[in-house]
Amino acid sequence: MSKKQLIMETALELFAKQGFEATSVQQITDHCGISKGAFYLSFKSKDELILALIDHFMMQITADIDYIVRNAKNEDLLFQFYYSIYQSFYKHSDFAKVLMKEQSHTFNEELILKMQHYDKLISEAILSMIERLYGNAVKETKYDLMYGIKGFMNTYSQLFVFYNVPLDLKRLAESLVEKTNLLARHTTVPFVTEDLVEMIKFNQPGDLTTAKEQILPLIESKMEEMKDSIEKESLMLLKGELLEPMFPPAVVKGLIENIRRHPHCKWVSYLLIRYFELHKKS
Amino acid sequence: MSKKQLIMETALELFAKQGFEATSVQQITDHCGISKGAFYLSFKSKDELILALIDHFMMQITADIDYIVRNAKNEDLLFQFYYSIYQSFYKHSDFAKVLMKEQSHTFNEELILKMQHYDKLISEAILSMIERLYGNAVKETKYDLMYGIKGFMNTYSQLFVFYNVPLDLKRLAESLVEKTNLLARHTTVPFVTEDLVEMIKFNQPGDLTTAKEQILPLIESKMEEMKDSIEKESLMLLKGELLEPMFPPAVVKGLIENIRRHPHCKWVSYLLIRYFELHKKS
DNA sequence: TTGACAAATGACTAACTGGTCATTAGTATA
DNA sequence: TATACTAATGACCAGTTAGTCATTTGTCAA
Repeated sequence: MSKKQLIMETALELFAKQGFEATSVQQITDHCGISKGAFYLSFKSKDELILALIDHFMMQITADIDYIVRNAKNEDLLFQFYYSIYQSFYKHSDFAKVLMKEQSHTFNEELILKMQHYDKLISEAILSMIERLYGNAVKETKYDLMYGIKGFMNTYSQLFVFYNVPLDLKRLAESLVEKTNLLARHTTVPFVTEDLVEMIKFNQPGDLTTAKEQILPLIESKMEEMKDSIEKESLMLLKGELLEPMFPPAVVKGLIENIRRHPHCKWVSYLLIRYFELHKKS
Repeated sequence: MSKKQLIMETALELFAKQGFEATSVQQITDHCGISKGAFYLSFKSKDELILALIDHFMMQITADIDYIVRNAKNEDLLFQFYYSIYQSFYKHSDFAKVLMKEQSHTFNEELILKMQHYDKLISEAILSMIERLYGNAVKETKYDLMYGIKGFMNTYSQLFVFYNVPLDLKRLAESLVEKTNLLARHTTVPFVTEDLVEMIKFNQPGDLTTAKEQILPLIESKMEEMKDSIEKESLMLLKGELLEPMFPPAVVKGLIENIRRHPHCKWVSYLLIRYFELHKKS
């Protein structure tokens, strides 16, 4: 394990227990068994560390959600959605704790922008899921429904982030599927309407465009990290496809599928999916 | 305005903007135009200040909820409930911000206990509301419903705590009434069951008993704060009633009603209601 | 074995924190 | 005016912090 990873894992544990501000760099390095100076060889500052942590996990979670929404069949999409989310939270419960503790803390402008960015991506995924599932029937209530779903995600995750009881995640997902369907099919008094969303959008900065120039360096850095494997070869082929399209969509999809499960490639595959969708031969 | 109040108001603003830990005592006193020493004449420590703030607001909010749950007519109980809550949040939006920012921060054991205490009181109020409204029909799902309601409270308050858009609180309340009714009447797959609640209860310490000895000194201190008025006289009579019961319930209820709206008396009236209900002549 | 380079160290700095207390300013009474 | 009292001040203390950098340690190839 690289020093950077060691620091990130150790820091995450401490942040989850004590919070970001209450954890000193000294404490982190002590737990790692390295010196304070060594920390600053891996990270420029303490802030850079928390930003790296947020990216590391949010990329995975966002990519997971997006993949489910794009690929699950309609009849169990909602279940898969809730189930995979709570699995993520369960797997990365330390990270979830940090997120809840530091929720929107003002200590760093950049961090807030980052979180808003991921929040927006997730909202988009949820919205597209809603539209696919209920179509025109929720035209007036879809934003409300999105808020409801995010509310369920939030509320119920607090349950098992703070209390260490074993939970039946399948049952949880089933329960939320039912609730969501109820709200979707019978709501007649929406509150979060289109224009309210419009007003809120002021606070949102423009999104990152998914550009070739952004993805290429990312692929290259990932390839350096990885040892030779199917994944690495797939990455190389995808890089070629990015520079000069030649494969049919099915091949591209297969290549992406090859790398999708690799924890370090979730984000790359997410970006690639979006990119190739945007640049379909038409 | 007393120095204590000045400090509390100024500090609340700063805490809402920057968070508790990120705001120094020096900053607070600078904004107040007083010296650092003067701060410590009003508060023993910075911690005592945040505890005082939490008490000040949570007492009002808790008492409001409890009053609504006890007194609104069934047909618009749910609406009144949501409406008054969001009015509270709207009125005290700086406080709501602080709460969200510091949510479960580990910096103070006492503070966590305090918050758990208020949370428990609010949960009890919500649960009793649910039972009254839906009765046996929600026997299996009432805890789930409680979580749903708390989830709505949480999610939608984030909406207007973080974005400064004018909101139609009546509409919001109406919308949530509908959602709550939907969940209450059609849920068949509960997740938060009785035994799960039982397991969670480990983390909760025993509650404060509502004893005469607790209420009396509180009444006395409130009476000192107030100038002569109907409210003060009512307080005095209630104090007498506490020591030696003599009035019929209707009179007691009237006296409490007299003081209920006074911001400083919300908590006292809440305690008195509970006390007299527990010690009914029977 | 030597020399050259990179990796790691931890004493140190400058800034800031919550909290204290000898001193001073202000005020009411005699 | 003189006295006695409280209210208020801000320099100061001890402690902690993020971040730096001269120095040491480790690891290669020659």
